Amino acid sequence: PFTTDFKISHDFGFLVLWPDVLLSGTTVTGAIRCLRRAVFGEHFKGGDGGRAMLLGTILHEVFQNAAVRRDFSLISLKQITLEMEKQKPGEKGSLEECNLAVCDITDIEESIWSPRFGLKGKLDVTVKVAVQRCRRGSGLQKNRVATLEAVLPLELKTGRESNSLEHRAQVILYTLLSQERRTEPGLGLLLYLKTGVMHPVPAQRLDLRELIKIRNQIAHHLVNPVEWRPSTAQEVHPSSLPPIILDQGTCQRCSQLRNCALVHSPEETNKDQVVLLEQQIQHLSEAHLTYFAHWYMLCLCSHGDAPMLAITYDLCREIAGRCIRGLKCQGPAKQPSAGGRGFHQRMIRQKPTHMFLISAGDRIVLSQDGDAGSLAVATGTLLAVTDEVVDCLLDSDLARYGPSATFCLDRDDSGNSMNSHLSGLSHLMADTQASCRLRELIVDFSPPRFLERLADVLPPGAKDSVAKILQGLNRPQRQAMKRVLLSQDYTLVVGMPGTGKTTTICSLVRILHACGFSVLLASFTHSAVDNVLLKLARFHVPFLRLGHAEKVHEALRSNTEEGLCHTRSISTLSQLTQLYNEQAVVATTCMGASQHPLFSRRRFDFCVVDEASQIGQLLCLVPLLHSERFVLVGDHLQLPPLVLSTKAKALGMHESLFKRLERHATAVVQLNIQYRMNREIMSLSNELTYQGCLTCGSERVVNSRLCLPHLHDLALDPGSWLKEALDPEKSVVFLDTDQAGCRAADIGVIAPYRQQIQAVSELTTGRDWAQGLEINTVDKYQGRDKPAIIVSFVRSDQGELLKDWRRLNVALTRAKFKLLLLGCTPALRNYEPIARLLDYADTHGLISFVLVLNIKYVMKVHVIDAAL
DNA sequence: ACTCTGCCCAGAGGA
Repeated sequence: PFTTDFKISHDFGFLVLWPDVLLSGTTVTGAIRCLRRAVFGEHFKGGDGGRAMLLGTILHEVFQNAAVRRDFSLISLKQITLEMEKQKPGEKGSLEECNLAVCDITDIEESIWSPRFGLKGKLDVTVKVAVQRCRRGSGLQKNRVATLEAVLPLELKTGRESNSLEHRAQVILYTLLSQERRTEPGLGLLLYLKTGVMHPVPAQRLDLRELIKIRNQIAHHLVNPVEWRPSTAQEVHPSSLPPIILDQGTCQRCSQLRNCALVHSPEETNKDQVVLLEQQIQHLSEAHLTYFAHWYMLCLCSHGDAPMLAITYDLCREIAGRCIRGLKCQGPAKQPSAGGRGFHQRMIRQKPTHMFLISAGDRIVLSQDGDAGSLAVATGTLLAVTDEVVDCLLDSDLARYGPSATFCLDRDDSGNSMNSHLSGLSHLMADTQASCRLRELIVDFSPPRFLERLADVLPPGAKDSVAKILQGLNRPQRQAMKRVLLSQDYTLVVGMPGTGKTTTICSLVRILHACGFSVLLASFTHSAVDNVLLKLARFHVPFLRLGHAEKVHEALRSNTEEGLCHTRSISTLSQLTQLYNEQAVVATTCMGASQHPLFSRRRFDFCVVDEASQIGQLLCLVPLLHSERFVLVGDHLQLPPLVLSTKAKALGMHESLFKRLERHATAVVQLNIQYRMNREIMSLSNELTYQGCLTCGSERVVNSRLCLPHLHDLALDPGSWLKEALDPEKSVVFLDTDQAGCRAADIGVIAPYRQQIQAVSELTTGRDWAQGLEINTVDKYQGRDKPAIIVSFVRSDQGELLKDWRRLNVALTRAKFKLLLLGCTPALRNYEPIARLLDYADTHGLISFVLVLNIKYVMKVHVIDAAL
């Protein structure tokens, strides 16, 4: 329906492939020498960084800050500016001569995203220069001088003055980025601080074209990581990578050498290279290489299916609740408390959005509103949202755009989890003792070893305190503690619903701590980490909570690195190192464990991983790499790790480490005494999932009922379904909470689909009787419970979601006293797990706790709801 | 065609 002609010629225009893939300037310049390394660099996050680099970073910061304050007492700027004025751009054959003088510094560390060129980057310094063009003519025209001003990118280098191809290419790319914000400079500056010499770098078309060609090649490899070969046994394969270069010197120093060797196939290498590459992987067996190849491909599959930069193409995202438009700054930004970085900006919402899927703590991107607006003028973290205002912590000041500028806020999904997963995989293949042992356990399935006698591990001094902690636990919980203490390798703790997983983990950490062991506590989500820590804090066990303060529970902020440094007024490196080393208990998310410098300094006796059945296999390895022994706590009968890519799922990417290691029954201990559900609700789950394993912890739990003190006042028709539903001996409905006497906060509504959550929310928000009512998806309810739960299955004849019996199991095991299931039975019978549930309900005829209503009653709920 | 949590990050310098 709509076509446009674009003309690209020898002299004009560029072809940019996959412009939504924004590649950084350094990624592109790094590919000049070796394209293969650049592709690996995007897959495996580089973890290297030595002294020289740290020094470089510090020097950059000193110079940039001095530049902003115009205070160069630390650096001899005079010398530098003098050098600047002497420079001349070396355009060959030009009759012009230029003199440059820097008049002003416009910005530092300006971050620019350019979907036009498919590039992104940070400009060290942006300078305003006066350019004098002297015509080198003859006679009268000789000294005619024209002065014009231009804003140019300036790249700082603190190392040896090389004026290398890579450095110049970086500047050239920055002239392209500059075009997103101002007129094309056509020229950039390269300043070496060691010598004070500045090189002007003209952006010539030939160079630009070559660099964009390189960018396109990297983008191609990133977008097409796997290819289909239907004729082969395994239909999907990694796409062929850029060739291995023939440079022994470069390869020897390459930070991606091990990954390059792990991925290489014999046919793509020649003899010289084989020696170097084989050295990297000679410690690995065939099985190890197969494991690597398998999981590497799974990561590539899921990465290939991941969405592109949504901000540039998703026009519906405002309606879908994924962005807020029309934001205006409310006053100037505040600098956060002492030592903090960034700008604290409150923004006013012009119009309320009914739905909004970005929450506090999320990474965000702010762009200028409107079609012509600049993308990503600031990035940061969302601190709080109300209907009227949005509070953000941003990396740059929006003041420069003026008070009337409007902005658009998006969730930043650019973060790429593949890096963390592959970092776990790559480290598993390292030639170290710790990785070697982990490979034996995880890849080769070596049976886990256990000691015989507790006396061999329990220090005599700790006996009493350990006994005291054990007193508070039930039999299977005590069994689990014993197993962990005796373990030499690992233990798997199966925590069925409501069996006190958090209490168990808390006690476990206390016991290990009492025995003098160091513990690394990890989980997938921040909230799960904090759950355990909140309990642990009550027993006065000291710990360090790694992670950004905004993501950490308020009550635990004093235990973060920032908090501890503040209270102990830590200011030197040795004090900080001491803090890292002396903390017996350290807690973090799995991803956090791949980032922090603490982990390059120390190892832990034990690693305890909560939610382990929900963590991707490779991500779970990340904290384990830093410990001698580990404990995984989870329940593989609840939801597995979320894998979005259907390809990757089909190939088994949702297998958690917990699941993989479960084959060793000796390592498994089950927590099967539960304190959440009454007998009827528990029986349901026992029948469908746990085969009678679950038992109630006490008589009180067995017979517990939902208390509805005002039920009799309702005067319901004796035969009505509502009467049935509200009968404490039978089932539950949330309707008139006020009058029936159940607090809305005690009720949870669960649905499989977000749309249904929205629909129920719209009916209940703002109503007094629904104060505190929690409505959420099955997935989000995992790990939680409520006195009463209403599950709305939603009428649906197709879809994969309800076919997962683990999801059904989670939905059915959240209620303590009351469980009401709503759905259309003929439609739901299409789902095998739910059909089993319905059979169970049928055969128990009078089972009052399961009330499966026909869809028409769901309509009735809405009517009654309105009446109330 | 549903389910969604993590990541500060692009670049610090060396041959």
